Amino acid sequence: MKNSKENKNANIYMKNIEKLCKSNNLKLTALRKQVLELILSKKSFVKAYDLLNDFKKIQPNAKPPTIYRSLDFLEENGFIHKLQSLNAFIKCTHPKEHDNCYFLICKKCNNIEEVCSSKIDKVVSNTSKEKNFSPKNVTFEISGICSKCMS
Amino acid sequence: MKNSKENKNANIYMKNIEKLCKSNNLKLTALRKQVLELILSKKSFVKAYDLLNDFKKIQPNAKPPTIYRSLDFLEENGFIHKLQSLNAFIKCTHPKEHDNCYFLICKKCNNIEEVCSSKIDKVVSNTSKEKNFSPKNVTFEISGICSKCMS
DNA sequence: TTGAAGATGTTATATTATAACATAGTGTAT
DNA sequence: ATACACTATGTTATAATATAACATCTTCAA
Repeated sequence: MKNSKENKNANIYMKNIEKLCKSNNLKLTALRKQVLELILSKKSFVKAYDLLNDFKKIQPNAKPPTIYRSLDFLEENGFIHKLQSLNAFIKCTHPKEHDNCYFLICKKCNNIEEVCSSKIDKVVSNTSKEKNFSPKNVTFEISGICSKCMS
Repeated sequence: MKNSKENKNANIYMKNIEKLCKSNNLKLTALRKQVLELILSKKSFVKAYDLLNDFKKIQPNAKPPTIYRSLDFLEENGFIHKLQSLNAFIKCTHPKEHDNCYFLICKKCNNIEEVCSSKIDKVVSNTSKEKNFSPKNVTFEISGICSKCMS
């Protein structure tokens, strides 16, 4: 049996997503919602094919595009992030609140901490201005060892 | 015929790498050197399998591990970078000078600008301290449109 | 000189992701 | 209500990226 507190949090999270989809005129279809639910049920990041295997328990004839299309939708709309250095996906902790986040990735326990700071935004925007570069997407991932695993 | 200035630059670059390998007791084998030369001959980033195809012109029975092992060596030792958001590789502009760089990736012309700034290093080390996180590798890639492609 | 470690060769396969086309659902103008 | 455009999903196939595992060859130090 699942931890009920986590379930509750996932429910609150999903309600928020539903609201955001309504107000942004986005179609959170049954499929997309199921995929997001699976992602939310994970403590940490998830790989696309693990997700596919999970999803096959609900829908045995699911295929890679089933998953990748949902991942695309969820990522485009800021509900999940792709961790480029891991080829993995993880929910966004604060969908639609702002753009750039970065991630502290623990190599030992695989815990991911999503960090948001105006300092990164400043580094990005300052450098971009200096270089006359027009930034669209930022990938910022720091891997190492987290405090728990250090002690 | 290749641009002779580029050839000259590649030669200077390679001399430097050879020196660095000697002083760091690293084995720059013929294979690794050939792979690095191929990477240096590119204006921008290169994909592993394109590299493999290039390399097959020299050594027709080359296989993926041939390339990936050399890439591993070159990356571990800071001679090249992996661009995680592109699954591609590019030479380091200043091998062994310092650790963290970031990349401005133009989506239009594929030009990559490697940027180094103490500000990033500070953001990384400050956040890490705050979170008691011990950072090992930093991936920082900004994709967008470069100044040339904007104008 | 031998034997341990590292580098490369080789075969096979794992992992990640997308192209291309078919079908089904949805919304909208008439 | 209907038809048509658009979006989403189903399905087959394959592309693209990367590594495991084991064999062989080099190198270099004891």
